[in-house]
Amino acid sequence: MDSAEQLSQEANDNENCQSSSSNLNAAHNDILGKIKTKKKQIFKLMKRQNTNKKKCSSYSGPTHNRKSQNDIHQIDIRQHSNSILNLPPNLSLEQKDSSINNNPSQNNLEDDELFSLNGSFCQSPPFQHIKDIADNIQITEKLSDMKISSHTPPLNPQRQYNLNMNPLNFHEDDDQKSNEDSKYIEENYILPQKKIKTQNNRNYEQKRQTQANSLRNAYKLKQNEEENQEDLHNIGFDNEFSHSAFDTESIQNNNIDNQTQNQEIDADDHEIHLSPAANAEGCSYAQSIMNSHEKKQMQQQQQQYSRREKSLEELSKKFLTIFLQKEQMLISLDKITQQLDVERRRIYDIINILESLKLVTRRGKNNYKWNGFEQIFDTIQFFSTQSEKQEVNLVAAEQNEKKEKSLEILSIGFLKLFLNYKQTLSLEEAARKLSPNNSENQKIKTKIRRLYDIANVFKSLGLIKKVQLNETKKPAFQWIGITGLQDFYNSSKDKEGLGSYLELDETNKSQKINKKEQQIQQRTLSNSLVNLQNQNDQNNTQDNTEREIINCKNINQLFQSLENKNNTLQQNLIAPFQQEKVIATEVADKEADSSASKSNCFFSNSKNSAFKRVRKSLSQTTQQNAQINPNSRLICLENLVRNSIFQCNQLTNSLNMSQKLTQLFEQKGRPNIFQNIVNDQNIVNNLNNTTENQQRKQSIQSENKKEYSYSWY
DNA sequence: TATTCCCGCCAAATG
DNA sequence: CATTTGGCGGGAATA
Repeated sequence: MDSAEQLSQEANDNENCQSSSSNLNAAHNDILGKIKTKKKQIFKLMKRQNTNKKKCSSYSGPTHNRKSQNDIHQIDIRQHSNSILNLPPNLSLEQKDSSINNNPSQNNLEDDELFSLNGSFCQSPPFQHIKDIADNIQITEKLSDMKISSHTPPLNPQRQYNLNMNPLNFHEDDDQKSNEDSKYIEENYILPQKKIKTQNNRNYEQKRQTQANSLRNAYKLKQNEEENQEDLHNIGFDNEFSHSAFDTESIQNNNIDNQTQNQEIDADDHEIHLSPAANAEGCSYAQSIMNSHEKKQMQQQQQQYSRREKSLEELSKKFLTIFLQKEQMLISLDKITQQLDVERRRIYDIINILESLKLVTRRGKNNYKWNGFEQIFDTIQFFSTQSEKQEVNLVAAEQNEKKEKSLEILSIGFLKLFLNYKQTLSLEEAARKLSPNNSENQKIKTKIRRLYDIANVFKSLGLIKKVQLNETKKPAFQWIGITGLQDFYNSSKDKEGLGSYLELDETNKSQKINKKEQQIQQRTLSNSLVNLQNQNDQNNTQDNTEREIINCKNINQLFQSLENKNNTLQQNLIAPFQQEKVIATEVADKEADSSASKSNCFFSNSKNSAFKRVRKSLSQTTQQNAQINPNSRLICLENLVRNSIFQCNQLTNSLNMSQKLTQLFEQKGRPNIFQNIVNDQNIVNNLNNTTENQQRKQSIQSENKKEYSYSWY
C-alpha cells in the first residue's frame, strides 16, 4: 500500500473515531439492531435459495461510483435510517433485536455466515470495527447492494431442491449436485454477466440518475393528486417497500414458486431495484414536500436540470472553499469526489488546472497535496518573470518529456499570455497564440474548448473576468489578477470549508506552534509597540520611495530596499499579534469561548506563513531580476506591492479580532493586556492607507506600462 | 443563430 | 491485470 494512502487512511480513521460520541452510539445501537434483524431475514431467504457462497458474484457497478455512494449518506443517516433500511416505522422488530442481542455468540456466527454468503459481504465485514455511524451506512449500503444484486444465480432447473434442508449445512448438501449447479451457474449466469458487465458499467450511473428522477417525479405526481393526504412514512415507505428485496412474498414468488421456469436475470434488474442513492433522495424529497408548500416550489426549481449548477466554475469554487483556509494538506480524490458529489473526471479537470497554478501537487495515485493559497502569488510572480514566446515553448518542451498534460501546459500558457502579452484576450486569439502556426482549424476548436475550461477555473479564482470586446463584439477575458484573488479570498473566507477534511500532520503543527510561543516570550509587548511606531515613521518617507520607483536607475537597489522594508515590517508587526495569540490560547483554555478559539486558529494558520511567503517571493524576485526585461519588472513590482497589501489586509482583520478579544476581556473583568495595540489601530490604518495609495499609483503606472517601461533604463 | 462548455468515451499511464 | 488519469470531440444548454 502506498504510504501516503496509508497516511490518509489513518487520518481518516482518526477523524471517524473523533466524531463518534455517546448520543451517536445510541442511534448506532438502534440501527445495529435493525440491521441484524434484516440480516436474519436475508439469511433465511438465502438459505432457501440454496445460494452457493462461492458462485455468487458480487455487484458489477463501477467501483468508484459505488465507493462514493457508500459515504454519501453520512449526514443523513439519523434522518433516513429507517427508509434506507426499508424498515417499517413500527418497531415491533425491536423485540427480535433484543433477543438477538442477548445471545452474542450466536450473533457472531450469523454475521460470519452472512458475510460469506454473498460476494459483496465478503469484501469487508463491517461488523469487525463498530466505530460509528459511518460503518453502519456501509452495512446498509451493502444490504441495499445485495438488493440490487439480488441477481442471485438462477436455480438449476434440472435439479430438485430440498427447500426444507437444514440451512446451516446446505453447502455440504451434495457434492456432485453442487458441481452440477456450479457448472450451470457458470454457463448461464456468470459468463453472460461478464458480457453485460462492461455495458452495465457505462449505463449504471445514467440508470441511477433516471431512477432517482423517475422516483421523484412519481412523488411529485402523487403529491399533485392527493395534496397532503399522506404522511411521510406512507410515501417514503410504501414506494420503497414495493421494490424491496426484503419483501418476502415477492421473492418467494419469483424464485421459488417459479423455480421450474428458466429464469433470466439480466442487467435490467438494475432498473427495477432502486439504488440506495435514489432511495435517500426520494426520501428527502418526500420529506420536504411534507414540510411545506414553499419548499415544494424550490425543489421543483432544483429539479430542473441546470447547466449552471454543474459548471466547472461552481465546482471549482466549492473545491477551493474547502481548502482555502488550510495550509498544506493531503487531498484524497475519493473523498473530494464524494464530498462534492461529482464525477471524477471533473475533479481531474480542476486539479490539472490548479496544478498549473501550483496550488496542488500530485503525490501519487489518488493522492494530491494542497500547497496553501498563498502559493498562487509565487506562481504568478514566477510566470510573470518569464518572457513570452520562446519560454512558453521551452517549458512546453520540458514538460513534454515527462508527461503530456496538455491541460496543465495550456493553462500555464494562458496565464503567461495574460501576464506578458495582453490584459484582455479573446479565447480564439489565445488559442492561436498557443498553438503552432500551421494551425488546423479543428485543433484550434478543441483548444478553445479547453481554454473555456481553464477560463472557468480562473474565473472562479477571480483571476479573470469576462468582458465584451470593442462594445458588443466578440467576448473576451480580462485579467484581474491579485485584486481578484483578494476578493475571492475574502468573500469565501466566511463560508468556511464545506466540512472537515483530513488534516495533515497535526503533531508537527502543534510542535511548530510551541516553538513560536517560545519565540514570542522573548519579545515584550512594549518593544513591539515601539517598533510599530518606528515603522509608522518609516512609512512617512513613502513618497521618497515612490520617487525612487519612478526614477530608479538601479533596479537591484530598489528591490533591496523594498525587501528591507518588508523585513522590518514583518519583524515589527508580527510580534504584537503573536503576543495576542498566546492570550487567545489562554482564553480558549479557560473560557473555551468560540471567538477566542477562532482567533487562535486564525493566527496559527495564516499569519506566519503569509509573511514567510512575502519574504520568500521577495528574495526570489531579487534573484531573478538580473535576467528579466523591464516590462516584467514592473509587473513583478506591482505584484509585490499588491502582495504586501494583501498581507496588510490580513493584519487588519486580525486587529478586528483583537478588538473582539478586548471586549471579551472587559466582559470577563480581566485585565486588558493589549489595550494599547487596539488604541494604536490608527497606526496600522495609516500604514494600510499609505500602501493603498502606493498601489493606486502603481496601477496607474501599469496602465501606462509601455511608456514607463522605456524609462526604466 | 453563435457561444459556451458538460458529458462521458476510451486510451494511456500507473501501480 | 485493475484502476487511475487525462485527451478529446459531440452535441446540448444557453445567450
